[in-house]
Amino acid sequence: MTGTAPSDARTERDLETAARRGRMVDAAVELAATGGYESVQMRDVAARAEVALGTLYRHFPSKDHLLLEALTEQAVALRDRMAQRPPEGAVPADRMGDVLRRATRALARRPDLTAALVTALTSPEPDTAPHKHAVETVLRSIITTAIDGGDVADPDGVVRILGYVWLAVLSAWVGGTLDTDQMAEDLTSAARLLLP
Amino acid sequence: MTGTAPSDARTERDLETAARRGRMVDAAVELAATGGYESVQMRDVAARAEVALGTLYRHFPSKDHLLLEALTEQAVALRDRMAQRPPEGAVPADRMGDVLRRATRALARRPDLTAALVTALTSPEPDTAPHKHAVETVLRSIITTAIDGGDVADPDGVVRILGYVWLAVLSAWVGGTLDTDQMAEDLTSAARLLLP
DNA sequence: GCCGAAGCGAGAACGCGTTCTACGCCACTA
DNA sequence: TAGTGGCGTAGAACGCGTTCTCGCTTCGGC
Repeated sequence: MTGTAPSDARTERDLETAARRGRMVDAAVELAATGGYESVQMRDVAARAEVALGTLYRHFPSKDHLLLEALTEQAVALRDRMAQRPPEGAVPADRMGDVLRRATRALARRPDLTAALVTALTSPEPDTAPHKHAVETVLRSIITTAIDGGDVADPDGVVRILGYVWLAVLSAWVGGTLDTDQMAEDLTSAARLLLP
Repeated sequence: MTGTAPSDARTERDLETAARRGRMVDAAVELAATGGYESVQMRDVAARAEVALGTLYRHFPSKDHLLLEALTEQAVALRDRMAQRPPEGAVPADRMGDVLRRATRALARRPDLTAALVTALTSPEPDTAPHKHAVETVLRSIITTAIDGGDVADPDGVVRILGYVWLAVLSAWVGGTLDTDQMAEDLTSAARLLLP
């Protein structure tokens, strides 16, 4: 780096560790995108991010934490895209269908990556609960904006149920008991049943 | 063994291997009941069932297959209990609520066991898909008999959605993001929203 | 009686997530 | 200027799911 005043030395150092951290998440995503969950091997992630294994574990206490960080990024990106171009449709059910169609298309574009991230989401480790909650919150906010503005009775309950269905369908898809079409079908069926 | 006619020698041998198989599942259940998924260690299961590790793997290709067999047994037992004493309530929503209350109580009675079995259910191994499907089928049949007899529009779709919600709520409970009361609340909320 | 197949026991070996050890480098402070 | 604490590297070590090796026994067909 070029000479910097001592006052931002701390900042520069922080930038370096932030860059390292980003490299770790990026490496995990790249590995997940080709081969799914089991291809994300911590030694490989560390090697690809050019950090030591211990450093990887200093930043992320487990493989699932690492993948959940990636998942949170993806969910936030999805929410931003939805905010940029809001779902179309006259009634909440239609807008919800639009959201789910777009989301499903985005997820199906990199199936191995999605499978890896959803796998992490359904991992049983109790100390990932906060991360999971964060992801659910983002998904719910997407649903909420989609059905906002219609006269939905008990919107909060409906949002929770739709969130559950979304998660369950995703994990069934990852588990191989559902294909993309059935997933879309069940999701729109839920939207039609629950929304005007 | 005492002398037996040659004709049932095969039968007797089969009985022995069936007994062994039963011991393995029982051992897994006992271990799961005290400590959950991580307490079900294959070496311990084998030791407790008094079989060799290789024998355990001859009968169950993975730990998750073993636990899914146990889960299927539990689900079938639950269905039988529901058939013995059908759910009470005037309208489908009430009967569904009764079913979910009873089921939740049964599951909460041995939380570590339930957690272990649900963990296996949400495991990503693709070759457990048939077992998962079997479990889902049993759960759906329970739901179906609960809502039968009312005038439910699209009963099939409703059953699928309720099944998804059930699974998602269970796995959230296992993951620690939901306690028993919230689980019951969300389930009855879904039943009220979807059923008359 | 004899053979190959199948089931089982005992235990070593392998793979990968996770933890631990030993050491170096750098910013800070008395 | 010496020391201290945080973060990093390199790599061994540990735990548990899974696989493999090897030898033994039993059974059905020749």
